Amino acid sequence: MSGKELRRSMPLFPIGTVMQLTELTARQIRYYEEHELISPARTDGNRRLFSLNDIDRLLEIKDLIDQGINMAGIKQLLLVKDQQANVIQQQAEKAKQELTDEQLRNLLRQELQQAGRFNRSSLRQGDMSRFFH
Amino acid sequence: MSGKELRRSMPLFPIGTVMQLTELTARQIRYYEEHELISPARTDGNRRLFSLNDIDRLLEIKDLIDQGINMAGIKQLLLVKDQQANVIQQQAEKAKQELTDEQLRNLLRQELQQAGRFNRSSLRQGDMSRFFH
DNA sequence: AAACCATGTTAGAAAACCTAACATAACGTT
DNA sequence: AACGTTATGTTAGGTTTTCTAACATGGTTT
Repeated sequence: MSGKELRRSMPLFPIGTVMQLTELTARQIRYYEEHELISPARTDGNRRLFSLNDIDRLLEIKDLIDQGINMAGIKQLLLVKDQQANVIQQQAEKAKQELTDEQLRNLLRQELQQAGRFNRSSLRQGDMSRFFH
Repeated sequence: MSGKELRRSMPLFPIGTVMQLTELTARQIRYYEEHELISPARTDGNRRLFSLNDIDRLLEIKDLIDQGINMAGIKQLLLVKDQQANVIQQQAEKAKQELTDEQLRNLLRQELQQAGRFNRSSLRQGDMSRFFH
């Protein structure tokens, strides 16, 4: 969690930009923070600064809300998803350096299954491709 | 110039963020705009909004300034570089749809040579990778 | 030395953002 | 049907960020 992650988690965007990118109102974004669905950084002057990860998260939240899920539900879902992401990443790292090809194939299969399980939120992962590159 | 370009040219960052990312002062950034080295977008409220391309450009400008080049020089260099980029991209597009493999190889070789010619600014192209992904 | 260049600094105004409070429509519960 | 809760809208007053314009300054060029 150094290279890539450090960058995608870099606080860069003020709330106005995020509003446009996500089509959420400031009120909504602040409300979601209040309920700990996101934790944007702050400037010295206390203004919120959002990272690409934050924006991805907000897009996911929007999705889940459209599905009729409430704050509590979303919170749990995001939590589980984060955990899975962590586990998967750790395993991937481990795998890459010390496992056999056979085991590697297993892992990949596992990852793909995981991806399909919890709604298709995994597919939304990295949705920022809409805006960049 | 639709997909990728549209995104990289999307106005997203306020000047404060750009200052941090480029380590330039607000005064410098505004001065460069005054001399038409960049043309950031504006919000309805007249605040500057910078794109990834703008930031790339500012990093290039910084580089050229470190090399002792003045506004006029930088302006010309950026102009030429833009033209080259256009030409190359057009050629690339043409090539991809209607040229033979042989010709394609030629083009690629050409691109690489061009890249080396004008200082190494072409290598700085896409420097934002420092911050993202 | 005079002029110019790139940048710093300051002042006053306007925009964007902040928190807190109250309002409300939709919904579920009693 | 009345009530409480949830997610969001709206408003108010205050703070931060950015804006332009002007003047200041050290380093170059002429």
